[in-house]
Amino acid sequence: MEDTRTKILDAAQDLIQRVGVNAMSYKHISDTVGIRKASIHHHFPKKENLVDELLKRCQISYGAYYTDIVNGSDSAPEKLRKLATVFANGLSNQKLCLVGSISTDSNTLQDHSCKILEQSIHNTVTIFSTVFVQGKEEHALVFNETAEDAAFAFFSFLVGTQIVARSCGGIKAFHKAAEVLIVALEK
Amino acid sequence: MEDTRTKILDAAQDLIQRVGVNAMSYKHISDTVGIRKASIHHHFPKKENLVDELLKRCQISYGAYYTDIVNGSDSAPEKLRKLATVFANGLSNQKLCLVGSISTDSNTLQDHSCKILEQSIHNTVTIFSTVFVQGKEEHALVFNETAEDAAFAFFSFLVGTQIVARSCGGIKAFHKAAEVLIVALEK
DNA sequence: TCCAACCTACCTACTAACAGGTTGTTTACT
DNA sequence: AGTAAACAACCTGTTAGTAGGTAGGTTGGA
Repeated sequence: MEDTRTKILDAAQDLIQRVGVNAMSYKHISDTVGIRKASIHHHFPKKENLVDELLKRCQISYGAYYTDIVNGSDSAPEKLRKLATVFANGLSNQKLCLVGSISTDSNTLQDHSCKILEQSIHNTVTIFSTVFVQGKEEHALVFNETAEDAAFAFFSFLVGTQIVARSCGGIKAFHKAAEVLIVALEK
Repeated sequence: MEDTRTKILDAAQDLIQRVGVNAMSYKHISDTVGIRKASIHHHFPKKENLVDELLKRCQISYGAYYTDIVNGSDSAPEKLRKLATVFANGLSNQKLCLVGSISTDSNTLQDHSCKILEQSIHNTVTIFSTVFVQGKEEHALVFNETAEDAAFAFFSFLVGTQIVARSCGGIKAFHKAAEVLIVALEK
């Protein structure tokens, strides 16, 4: 059986991805996990500790996931499609990328959480950028700014499209939009 | 002197753009506008009424703003740059697009609010799409999906980049990312 | 002309629910 | 015995929303 701490993190992550940081509460987690609110405070004294830990955990888990895709043997455009699919899968469960979800509420976050968030975004962009380096080398992707800039644009696009498509158009709209961008980069 | 109702809407809009729907409260509006909380309930009985009205108001005001840009005499890529600048200006005040901000919290919204939100997105995309029609005709923009799909992708990109850039990279990162996308569409 | 009826806009004062967080205790394993 | 993990019970502040009242303006009828 999974340990309580992990169950709390899982419940919190699911809630944040669905309804955002500010609509997620210790009461909700307590209901989901089946322990008392005070017990959550035992593991995470303050909500900000929970958010911080969650961001760090995601940086590791998603970092590894993205790295797997990026280090594969596919062509650069194919890798971009695989990365987009990760976001599409979240969307099919009404869930946003954790970083994207927390980012939207960044103005209500503590400074230290913002720092971790910034780091998470930076790391993700760094991982993504190797695809653009490969794409440039193989002449499969065309862009005039740096690979990092292109990766930043691509990540931002995925975050935004997930948000907009959840409200309007759904997964079908998401995939069409992703195709527009990837094909544009290919030409 | 501006009427109270408008002042309430202005304050609510500013708050939502900065901190999101769920972190915006009648108390905050009351402090900003300088009237009692109960008086806000006189104008907007429930928070959902306020959100609905705000979405409708923005649909009109931003709709007109976007239409102005879109109906101008610029080239299609130049129009995309102008649209991006609208989002960059918001970002420089730490403010997100209202539709983007509310979209992120869409899972905590009432059904009727979601409907209006969906309509707002659809309207915006429709306005944006005329630029892509023009771009295709003039061979200044290249994309293989429909103009609506391309416009959806472009709008989603702006929403996402605003969110991500607010947490990481700021206005400079926003502009670089916009250049990546627009140049990719031009080729 | 007078006055009653009504309206808008605001107020004070309140409620019930919920938020994050604390204190002090019990349970159970090592 | 010591410690981690859970608990009940509570505190304080904030939330959306309600009840009831007041001040001032407008309307319409005798």
